[in-house]
This record gives sequence, structure tokens and C-alpha cells, in this order.
Amino acid sequence: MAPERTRRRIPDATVARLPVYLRILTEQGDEGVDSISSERLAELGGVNAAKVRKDLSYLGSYGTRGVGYEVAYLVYQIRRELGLTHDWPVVIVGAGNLGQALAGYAGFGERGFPVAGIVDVDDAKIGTVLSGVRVRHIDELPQIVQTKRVSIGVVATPAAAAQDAADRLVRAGVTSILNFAPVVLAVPRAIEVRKVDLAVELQILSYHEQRRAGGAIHAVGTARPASA
Amino acid sequence: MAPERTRRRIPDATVARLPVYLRILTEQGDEGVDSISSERLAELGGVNAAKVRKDLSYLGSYGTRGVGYEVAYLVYQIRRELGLTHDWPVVIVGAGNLGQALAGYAGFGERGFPVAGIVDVDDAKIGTVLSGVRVRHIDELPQIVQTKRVSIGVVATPAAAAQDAADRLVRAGVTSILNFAPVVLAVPRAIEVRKVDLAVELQILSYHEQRRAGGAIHAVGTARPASA
DNA sequence: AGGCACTCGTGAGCACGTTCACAAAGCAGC
DNA sequence: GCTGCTTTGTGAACGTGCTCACGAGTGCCT
Ligand SMILES: NC(=O)c1ccc[n+]([C@@H]2O[C@H](COP(=O)([O-])OP(=O)(O)OC[C@H]3O[C@@H](n4cnc5c(N)ncnc54)[C@H](O)[C@@H]3O)[C@@H](O)[C@H]2O)c1
Ligand SMILES: NC(=O)c1ccc[n+]([C@@H]2O[C@H](COP(=O)([O-])OP(=O)(O)OC[C@H]3O[C@@H](n4cnc5c(N)ncnc54)[C@H](O)[C@@H]3O)[C@@H](O)[C@H]2O)c1
Repeated sequence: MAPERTRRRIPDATVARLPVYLRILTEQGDEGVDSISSERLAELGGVNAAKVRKDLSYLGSYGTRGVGYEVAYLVYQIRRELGLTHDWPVVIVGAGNLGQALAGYAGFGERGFPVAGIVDVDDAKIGTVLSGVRVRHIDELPQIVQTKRVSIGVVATPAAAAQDAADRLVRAGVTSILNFAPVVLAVPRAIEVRKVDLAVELQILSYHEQRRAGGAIHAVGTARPASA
Repeated sequence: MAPERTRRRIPDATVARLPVYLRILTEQGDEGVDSISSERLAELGGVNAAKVRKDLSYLGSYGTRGVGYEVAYLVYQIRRELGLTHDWPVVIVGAGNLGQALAGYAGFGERGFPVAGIVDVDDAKIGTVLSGVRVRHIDELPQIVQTKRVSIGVVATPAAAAQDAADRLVRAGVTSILNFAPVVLAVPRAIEVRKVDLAVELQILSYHEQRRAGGAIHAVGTARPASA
């Protein structure tokens, strides 16, 4: 009867995989699949079946032995666990190249993250309309956050302005930030920050390419430069 | 004498942090800092000092006890380890919202990842020029990859076309892929794939927001839907 | 030269995440 | 109801990564 209080904490690694399962399950559901085994889900998600079962077991025992998982019900449970039972409006700071691409991306709204607003400091950008959303001045940030009950902010400013953008978001009342600028943001402990850094991704790929190419084939010495 | 063959493998977690150190060190170098301690580097990178030292120790013993690390030399070593001693041209598949933002992003070229080409299937997009790069037909992909010696491909097509894009990249000779489409790509084992999925990031933030809000406050029962 | 303050490099212990393997549970057919 | 097949849920083993703590160098000051 009493709703499970203090829900068991779900490991970070699992939380990061749940959205992937969710997407696959949603697709399968749309294709008319009612029931799915951990094996099949693992195959579609590119992971190990035991991992799928362990991950799903953190949500509770929602499978049926000998059969698998009921797709619709599992979708419901994952959505509930991820807090996707209602929309989470986001506000974007920085209406440049990237901010515009984000604002114009329909996938956000569809997945429950409608763009509540986009702000910038550049007068040339303010007032322009990007796929239905008007760019507003950054001073209007607190008002947007409050009236639209926004708790997630997206930083899409140049690196030099990112800390300022984050500070403003925090002051406006946002509690989670998705940061695209290549800087480590300093925020109060209570604020959740995730970073997407394309240069880092490319550099990781570069590491593997370089390694594949025979590693340090002729490692040009290990001597330090003359300087000292 | 013999160049260190079969270099010690660097843990994935460390490889993922090296680019962050590199960026910080480069900035510090530009600001005239010659030497930096693990403590300071850790502070700037938002990590633990012991972790910084352990990470850097995989590159070799390049610090000086009692002093710290020589910034310029460390930058050189990290760049070498990450394979950043030369450029890695990339080819972008999909000249939509995101592909255009990526092509227009100067940061790529600056960091050693010049855009060697961008391709699409849409005749309306082909021939248009985005920040100096002309959009070409996807059939030209093999030619671009070969003449420009591209080993990294970026998938920026809609989800439904991503597997096709990946297949074409692999066939053209690319060995690493950065995938922005929300699908799990199937590729030969030898191909390195990294995925950037904004929806996943937002959903992880949503999980924490939901949890912060008191978790499942009134967990609407755990009964399964009537169906069965 | 000796002592002191500082910081690296790293072994050891711990926490977290992944994989294995199997008992328990459900379903179908008879 | 019993048998056999399938698939879940999970303890146990394993591997990776993180943190601590401290010995070992290094530079500086007296
Ligand atoms: N464009 C890409 O594909 C791409 C790729 C990887 C990373 N990034 C990163 O994303 C960020 C944005 O990139 P971009 O290409 O959109 O840059 P951009 O220069 O096109 O846009 C930045 C926008 O931020 C605005 N801005 C500047 N200071 C601001 C402030 N204090 N508050 C609010 N707005 C402010 C500017 O007016 C501009 O409109 C950068 O940090 C970049 O490194 C972009
Ligand atoms: N725009 C964003 O901010 C954003 C954010 C998150 C994720 N994404 C993802 O990035 C991808 C691209 O998004 P977008 O907004 O740029 O989409 P888009 O529709 O604007 O652009 C897609 C482009 O790919 C081209 N294309 C289609 N099929 C192709 C094929 N087989 N080969 C080559 N090109 C093909 C289309 O002609 C189009 O130009 C999508 O998978 C989307 O989910 C985009």
C-alpha cells in the first residue's frame, strides 16, 4: 500500500542505459511487438543480456519467466523511473550555430523536452524567430524559468561566456544543466551538470586511430625540449 | 633505444580525461603558466588530484617532484599520446540542422579536425556552401574519403538513415564514427563508434530532477494495466 | 651540507560495474 | 498434474576504476 519510499538507488551506469532501452522498446511497441526477451533487447541495444536483466531488475521484477517483458508495461515503468511522465521544458542560452540547431530540432519536444525559450546577449539575434521560438534577451531568463517552470538549462554559448551563462541559469532557479561549451562549469553542489564535448569525443577517436596505426612507431625520443 | 613497443594500454577512463587536461593545459600555457601541480590541474578540471597524477603517470613520469608538471612538455606528451601530432580530417554525412552547425563550427578545424567534406542525399542541399565547405552528393563519399585520407566520419542524418550512412562510411574506408543519431549502429568489430545522444543526456537529467522532487511521491500503484 | 617544504609516483584497499551461471518460475502440450 | 522448454532474477566471481596514504625525489634556504 504505502508507496515504496526511498526507492533503491539506481546505479549511474544503469540510468545511462535506460533511455536506450526505452527508445528500443518504444520502437518495438510501435511495430506491434507485445513482448520481448532480455536477449532480444540486448541484441538491439548492443549490450549483454545479463546486463539488461540486471538493469531492469533495479526497477522491480517486471518480467515473466519463460516469456520475457511486456513491452508496453516496461515502457511505462522506465518512463516513470526516468521522470518522463510529464514534460520537462528546457531553456537554451546562446542562439548561435548550435543553439539554433537545438531549437530547430523537433526530437526534443517529441521526447518530452519542449523548448520553453532561447536567450542571447546579441541584439542582432534577439527577436528573430527559430522554428516558432522567439529569441529573447538574457535578462528575461528568470522570468522564463519561473513562468514556464523550467528546471533544465542548456548552455550553448562560446566557452568564454559559459560560466556566466551557468551562473545566470542557477540564479534563475534552474537545477540541471546540459553544457555544450568546452569548459568545466563551477556550480553549487546541488546542481546537476552534464557535459557534451564534441572535441573530446573526436580526440578519443583520434587516440584509437593513432593506436591502430601502430602506436608510437618511432617514438621520436622521450627527451625534453631544450628549454628546461 | 628501441622505441617503447606495445605501449602500455591506457585505461578508457583516462583516455576520456586526457582531452580535458589538454584543454586546460593549453589555456594555462597561453596565459603564461610554465608549471602546474596536479592539485591545481585537478581543481581546474573538477577532479581529484590523485586521479590526475595516476592518469598522467600512464604517459610516463613527466612530472618533477616538489615542483609539478612543465605545461608545454605535458601538452606535447598528451597530444602525442592522443595522436594529435597531425590533423584528422573528418567527413560529415547529413547536411541538415546539425550537420550545418557542425560544419560551421570553427572549433573543429582549430583542434585538428578539419571538415574534409559534407555529403547529403537531398538534391536541394547539394551544391550549397556552408562556411566554405560545399555540400556534395553522398555518392562522392568514397572519393572524398580516399583523396583526403579521412578516417573519421560523422553521422548527422535522421535516425532512419543512420545505419545506411554508417554502412557507406565503412565501405568508403572510414574506421571511426561519431554518431549523433539516436540509434545503435551495427558495424564491423574493427570500427570504433562513439555516440552522442542529446535525448539520453536530457533523460538522465530528468531522472535526477524527478528523484530530487521526492522520487515516486505517490507511486500510482504497481498494478499492471488491465490488458494482461 | 643538511634540513625542510613541497609534490610526484604508485601500491594497497575499496567501490563500482560487468559477466557468469544457475535455481526458480512460468508456459505449453499431453 | 506432470514433463520439458524457456527465460527471468540474482548471488558470486571477476575486472576496472577511484581514492588514500606514503615513500621517494627535488628545490630552496640557511
Ligand atoms: N556549433 C557546433 O557544432 C559546436 C560543436 C561543438 C561544440 N560547440 C560549442 O557550443 C558552443 C556554441 O557554439 P556555436 O557554434 O553555437 O557558437 P556561436 O558563436 O555561433 O554562438 C554563440 C552564441 O552565444 C551568444 N552569447 C555569447 N555570450 C553570451 C552570454 N554571456 N549569454 C548568452 N548568450 C551569449 C552569442 O551572441 C552567440 O549567439 C561553443 O562553446 C562551442 O564550443 C559547438
Ligand atoms: N538538430 C539537433 O539539434 C539535434 C539534436 C540531437 C540529435 N540530433 C540528431 O541528429 C540527426 C540529424 O538531425 P538534424 O536536425 O540535422 O536533421 P535534419 O532532418 O535537419 O537533417 C538530416 C539531413 O540528413 C540528410 N539525409 C537523409 N538521409 C540521408 C542519407 N541516407 N545519407 C545522407 N544524408 C541523408 C537529409 O537530407 C538532411 O539534410 C538526427 O538523427 C537527430 O536525431 C539533432
